[in-house]
Amino acid sequence: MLSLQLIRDHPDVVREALQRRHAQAPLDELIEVDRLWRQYTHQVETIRSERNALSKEIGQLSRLINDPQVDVRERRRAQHRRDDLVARSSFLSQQLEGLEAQLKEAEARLHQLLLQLPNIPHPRVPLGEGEKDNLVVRQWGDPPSFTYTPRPHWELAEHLGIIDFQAGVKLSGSHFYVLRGAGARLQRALISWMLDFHTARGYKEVYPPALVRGECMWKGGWLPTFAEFMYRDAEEDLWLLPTAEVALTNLHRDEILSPGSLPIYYVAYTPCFRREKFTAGREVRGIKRVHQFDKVELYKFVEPERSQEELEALVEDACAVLRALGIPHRVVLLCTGELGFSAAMTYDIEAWAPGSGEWLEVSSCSNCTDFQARRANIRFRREKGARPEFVHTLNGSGLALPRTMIALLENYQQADGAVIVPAPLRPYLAGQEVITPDDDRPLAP
RNA sequence: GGAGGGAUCGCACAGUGGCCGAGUGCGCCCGCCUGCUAAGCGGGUGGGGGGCUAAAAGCCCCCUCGCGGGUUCGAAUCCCGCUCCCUCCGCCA
Repeated sequence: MLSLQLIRDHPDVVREALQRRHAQAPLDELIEVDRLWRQYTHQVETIRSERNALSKEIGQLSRLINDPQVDVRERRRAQHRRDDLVARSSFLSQQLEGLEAQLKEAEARLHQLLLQLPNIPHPRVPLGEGEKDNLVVRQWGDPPSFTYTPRPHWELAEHLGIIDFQAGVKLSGSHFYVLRGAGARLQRALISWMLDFHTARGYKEVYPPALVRGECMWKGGWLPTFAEFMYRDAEEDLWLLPTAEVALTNLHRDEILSPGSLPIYYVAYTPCFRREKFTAGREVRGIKRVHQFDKVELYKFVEPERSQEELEALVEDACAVLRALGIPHRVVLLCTGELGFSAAMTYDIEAWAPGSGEWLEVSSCSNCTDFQARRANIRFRREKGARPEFVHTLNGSGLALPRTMIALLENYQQADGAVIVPAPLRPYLAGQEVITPDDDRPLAP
């Protein structure tokens, strides 16, 4: 949510931001509704002010009238005066009724319109419309060369018996999968290792519920826009997380953080659920896009002036995971047209998947500036007694499990179809160095 | 699932229709007093919004007693609905 103050004072800035994003938004209507809202506010408050004064005097007169010590004539005079005031007050209340309804309507409309404006892109975000305008900022690692045509992960997985697509369909339908044996174990190792990895870099581990109230989705910016992409329990109005970002944002919803509590860094492992709309006939093979997946998410609450450097650090933390795993990857700065609604700047991190022959988005790191914080009402004080200010929030995957698994399997595949386990994961797999077919060995104690 | 109790300015509570324009204690801040500290004394102490002003400072006003409706000239207070918390019983990984 943008600051209404900004829209009032600098509508040109907002208009220009919309153009850069190639986004349509009802800015003119918003400005007009805001003007109306302020007009109604003024009218309503003027009347309320008079009514409050009358009420006060009516109260005083009532006490006088009921006081037997007071002279009868004076009490009668007070009675007349009171009747006049009550009549006037009654009239004002009548007038208010209509005005308050108008005010409320304007307010609701204003809020509705405000929710339709996306965040202002950071000046450093390249201008552009689509994927082709994204900027590859840097690349790490050379794609491995193979003496044979590298296999895609679904072939490797089938050969190794670690991903069971049929079982996924049997249990839950298409775009679900079952990990078996070394596959399940490898994912679990990745999760544990990544949590430890980020904790060691200063993030605090959090385990939130996977089901959250509708309010979290509204305040987190997911409703109403993304309702059709999420799963929900209708009976209780509980929503399944599409990403831990929702839960982590809401952790400090409606709070004023005390001086000295920033920055706050969180790392959370959660399942993520997405009701993706898969285009019929354009099959996405393997586990690249699924309805349920695991993700280790990074999240930061920081002071406004630090958010850009915090974004760079966040990207670095996500990249460090891939470096440690030895997976070639590149960092892509999204152009204005590709930016998410809440983001002022976003870097995607893409891992090279030699078998699939494509760069896979394994992480998306965004600086949401004060946009998300304003909507979720997350503020902080610089000093005791200082005015509360909105924090800046940042989020990024660190990393998403299925695509990390894809990249790992495809990069570390051997000619015979076995897959080498990257060194950092071995302690989490009781020292296991290679995954071979039908590998169901029990973990050493 | 059943029964009952509760939600008030950081915390603990008071307040059952107009003297509440929300009070008391604690905490916190400022000052006074004081070898130091503690105590004592005095003052202050939430959030949101609108307006005046070139702007800041400042001033005026409105809203905010869990949330939303209603009754009333007037609601923290009365009525209805909802949410959350607590206690007990039942059930249960």
